[in-house]
Amino acid sequence: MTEKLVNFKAEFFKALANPLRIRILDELRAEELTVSEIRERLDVELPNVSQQLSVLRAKNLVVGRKQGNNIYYSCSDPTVFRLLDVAKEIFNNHLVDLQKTLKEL
Amino acid sequence: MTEKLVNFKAEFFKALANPLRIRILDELRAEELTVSEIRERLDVELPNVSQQLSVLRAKNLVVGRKQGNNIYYSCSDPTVFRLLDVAKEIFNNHLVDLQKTLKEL
DNA sequence: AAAGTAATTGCGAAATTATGCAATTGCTTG
DNA sequence: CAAGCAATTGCATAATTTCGCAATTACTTT
Repeated sequence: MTEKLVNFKAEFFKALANPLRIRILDELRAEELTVSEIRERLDVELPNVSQQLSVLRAKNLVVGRKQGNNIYYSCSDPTVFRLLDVAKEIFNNHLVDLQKTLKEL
Repeated sequence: MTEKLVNFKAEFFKALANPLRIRILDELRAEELTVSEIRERLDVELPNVSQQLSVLRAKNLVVGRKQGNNIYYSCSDPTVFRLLDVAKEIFNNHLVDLQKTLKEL
């Protein structure tokens, strides 16, 4: 694996390595939303949403579509959701491990 | 999605958001390796490898097996490699996008 | 043109992470 | 028990990230 590719991957995961950004992506699973709509749903400051969206935009994880006063954001590649789902699977595996450990006590 | 799950995912991606840690995981795809072996293959300082391994250990991405003077590390959950593969798929999609864009110029 | 709404940008403080080096621990031979 | 190798830990500094607030941009409506 080339150094460039490794760095690219690390940058990519960095974009996902933040609770708010994950929640934003999760809101975009079903539909496209404006920044204000995301703000309402997640109950955080607007600039915060905007800043995190710009991080996701920089990594091509979301795209914005301007319409009138609003910008509608959506996920540019649904494969991203598969990634989040696999992460959930790993989370569940760990829970299973933990349960096993607890039973052994 | 629960807050606990969101934080887990973020922490998890944070563990992957580092070039050296990605390279270490990649080395552990095929076989278990000692810290020194990893050091040799990746040509970095031993404490650096050890520290990154401890990050991966904390997130349950790798496990160590002590044998004599050595500690053999391996990936604790093969699902992790599926995650890396899905990530690669996303990169490839982006590369295709990029190629399209370049062709249009 | 002015007022109003949506979104972004700039900036500073606090928190987190990275990195290199020295010191230490743990185990195993001689 | 001393010497030697493997691995971890501690620590200091530098670099990044986060997040809230104020200011600004962009567009629309009156």
